[in-house]
Amino acid sequence: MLTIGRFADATGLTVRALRHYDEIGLLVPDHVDPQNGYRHYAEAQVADAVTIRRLRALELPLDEIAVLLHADADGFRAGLAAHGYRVAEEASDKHMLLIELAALVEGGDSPVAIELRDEPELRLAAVIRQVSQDEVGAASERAFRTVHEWLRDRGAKPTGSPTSLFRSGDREGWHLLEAGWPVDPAVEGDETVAVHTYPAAVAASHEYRGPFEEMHPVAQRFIATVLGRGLRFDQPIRIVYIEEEHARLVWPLAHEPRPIHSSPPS
Amino acid sequence: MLTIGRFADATGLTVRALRHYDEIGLLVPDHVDPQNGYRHYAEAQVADAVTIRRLRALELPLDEIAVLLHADADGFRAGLAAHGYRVAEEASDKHMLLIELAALVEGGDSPVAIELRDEPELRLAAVIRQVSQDEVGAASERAFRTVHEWLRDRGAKPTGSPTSLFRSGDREGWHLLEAGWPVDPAVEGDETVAVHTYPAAVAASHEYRGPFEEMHPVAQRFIATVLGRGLRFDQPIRIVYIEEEHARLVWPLAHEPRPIHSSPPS
DNA sequence: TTGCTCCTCACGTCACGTGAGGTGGC
DNA sequence: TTGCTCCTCACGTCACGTGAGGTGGC
Repeated sequence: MLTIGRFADATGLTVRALRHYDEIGLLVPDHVDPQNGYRHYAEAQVADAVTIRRLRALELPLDEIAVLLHADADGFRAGLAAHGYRVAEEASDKHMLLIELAALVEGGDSPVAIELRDEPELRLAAVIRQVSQDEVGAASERAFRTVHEWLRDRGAKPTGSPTSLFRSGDREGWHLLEAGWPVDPAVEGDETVAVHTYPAAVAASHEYRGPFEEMHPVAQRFIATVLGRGLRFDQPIRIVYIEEEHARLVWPLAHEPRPIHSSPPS
Repeated sequence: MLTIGRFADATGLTVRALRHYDEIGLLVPDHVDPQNGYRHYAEAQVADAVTIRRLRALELPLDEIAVLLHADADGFRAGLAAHGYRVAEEASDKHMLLIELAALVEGGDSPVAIELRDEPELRLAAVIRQVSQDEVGAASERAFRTVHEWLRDRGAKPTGSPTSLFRSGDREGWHLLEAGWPVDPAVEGDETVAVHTYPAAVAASHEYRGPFEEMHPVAQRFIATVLGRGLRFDQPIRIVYIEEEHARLVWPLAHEPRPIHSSPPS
């Protein structure tokens, strides 16, 4: 017999979620103490609880999970397949939405020229800061200096141009900025400077030439153009500062899922 | 000055939505009658209302719309770009979710063999029924007979094998079934039999050989395999009954968005 | 005795949809 | 006079998260 807290630990569900599942009858504790209302779960209930957690991670609604929990293998598969169909429609809707959005962001301007290129693995020694949009420029420069000194102090040298990574998308206009220099594998990070490795990937990229202060709208159109092409990314977007008035916008793309045979297997 | 009903008609928003926007201060009527509380909107407010509707269609949250409504062109573009980034992440998440789902549905079985082929335009004379899963077989056969007789009555002939289309995905296991025969352009539909045209497209397809009663799990794995490959569809899935114990599963795919240049434009 | 765990309400989330019940204007 | 339009509550949606306020067990 497990108390709700131990059961939560064992299953990966939260205590509040377990109470909720009890309320709606999805997963009722094996025994409830009539004196104090304490819930007690049997060890055999762990399996169901884990199934619930897995199916929730796949965004199945609780009422459907309730059905699948008592279904046979065929029913289970059918439920998942139907859900997959719905998720695929949602994904497709989002996709079309993106294309519309991109067209709006591009506005009357011509789309930014995009090139696909193989980007090698990037090992970046960088500081990470949360900054608002108008602090990006200054924060990047500070970061480049900080990391450069940090590298000099330990006798290491950058192996490439200064680079900043952006993780954007929150509502209040804040960005997670990770800015620094590429280094070779010998360099290791500490509390001040983090060293992260980003795997090689095909990347959408754009060569920007002009004053860096005027790069922001171009970066936005770059983003819109990539998204509008239906490309999917799985790493943050990068700006590589190559020289005065010359930077490269780089956005590593997600690997396509297993390719399909366009002729039937023999 | 427009009453709320007329304003709703003019803008494409619902009356309830307009009251909601008033409550939260997003779009306050130009004048409210102190006697009876009637809302009166100025014609000049139509533009803002339409902007709100458009941005809602792009799934922007209302608080962000409130900001963009008073933003300059740059701010507007920035807001859309940030939203696009979020939507892209959601789309990407859905996509990965699909791949996991597909793997689960496929289970231990090997994935169904899929071939990509060009499907010509399909003009189908069919009856449309809402059926539950276990009625699909019987309902299809009835539909094929009905449409066949209907064609004979007007001296027309099928131009191909009987075909059924499925629009699935609702929660209670109901399917919209559209079953009948391909016909040439001369045939027109009436109240009994609808004639719809589906455009030519590249389609994922699978040749099924075996008793039709045992096709259902294969169809599910076909769906899972297609979705798991990251393919996107925009037409319902088809079953073409070619002969005894031989059918073709066909799923026309969405056109990919504008292709990208993999070398830089000169 | 002190933390720690557990309990039950009850509100908030997001953008409205959907009645219920009632009133004013053509 | 009869519809039609408008009004204000108020609940429901989905799956919990997050306090508030209080109690039992080691």
